[in-house]
Amino acid sequence: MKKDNSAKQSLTKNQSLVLQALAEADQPLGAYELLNRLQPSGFKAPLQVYRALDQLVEKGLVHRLESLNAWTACCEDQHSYTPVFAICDDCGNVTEHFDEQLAGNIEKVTKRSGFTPDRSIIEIHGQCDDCGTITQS
Amino acid sequence: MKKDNSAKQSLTKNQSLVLQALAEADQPLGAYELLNRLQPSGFKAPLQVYRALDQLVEKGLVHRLESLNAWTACCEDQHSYTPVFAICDDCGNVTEHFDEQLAGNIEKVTKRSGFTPDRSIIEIHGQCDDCGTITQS
DNA sequence: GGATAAAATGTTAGGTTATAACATAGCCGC
DNA sequence: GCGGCTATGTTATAACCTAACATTTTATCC
Ligand SMILES: [Zn+2]
Ligand SMILES: [Zn+2]
Ligand SMILES: [Zn+2]
Ligand SMILES: [Zn+2]
Repeated sequence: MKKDNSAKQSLTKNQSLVLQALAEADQPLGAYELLNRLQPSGFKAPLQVYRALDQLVEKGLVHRLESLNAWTACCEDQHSYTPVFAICDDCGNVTEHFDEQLAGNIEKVTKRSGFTPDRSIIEIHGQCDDCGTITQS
Repeated sequence: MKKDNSAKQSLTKNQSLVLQALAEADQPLGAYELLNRLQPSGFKAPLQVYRALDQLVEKGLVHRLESLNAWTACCEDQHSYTPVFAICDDCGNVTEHFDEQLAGNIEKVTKRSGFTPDRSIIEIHGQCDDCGTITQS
């Protein structure tokens, strides 16, 4: 991840459009949903979306949610720890969290067996605060 | 997860065939790869595989690896903690691990924001012991 | 500025992964 | 046997992703 403070400034047109669409959405979006939303801006083929997404992930500005086949804008400009995503299965809302201890735990678990970690995926499905309160009533 | 000790005994024909194919494989398998391997046993359509997989996951005998779009047989009959998968990007080998502290930390991170966790996905990509040793030479 | 190389984009086609919809067959308690 | 349930079979289609190749834009060096 070669992210720096100027990451957002060096974006190409397509990358900017995709990032903006993700930032404006209140949920993660699939590639084809992005394509739909960006057709007014001139997007015509899935590959345009996928290429921009790949580049944005490379820059650390966007994360892919593996269990949703969807992408979301990163919550901040810089973070050194692996993000933990909390995914509400009721309303679709996703939040990004960090925990220093977690990063250490993950390394510990795998290194017991000689494994060399590269990138980690942590996605927690459940119920967000809003949705949990509603159903408890 | 309504897994019990008799889970394996109450399997239907299709479920048994899919579980056996996964147990015999040395790597996680995709649904269509499973279909290929099970065609001699009479499987003809993807849905037969997907339905058996869903049921096996429900019983806790099979795990889905979200970042691989693949499935693997569970390493043991019972485990209470969320499994951590170490995925070697070189050889494709996947191992299942457990860590009480890690599971607790993940819950803690999300509960700070009022989130109620249901199921967690932890998949770590990297290099296994064998592959790491080779490239270091 | 002009030649060159690298990166980004456009476009078509095709491959992989997963589900919808509907029909059929077996099982079990009544 | 009847009704309800689960599992299965079958066809079609949706959703997600990439290969291949042509073109344009951008960066770099002289
Ligand atoms: Zn982030
Ligand atoms: Zn919610
Ligand atoms: Zn397991
Ligand atoms: Zn390996």
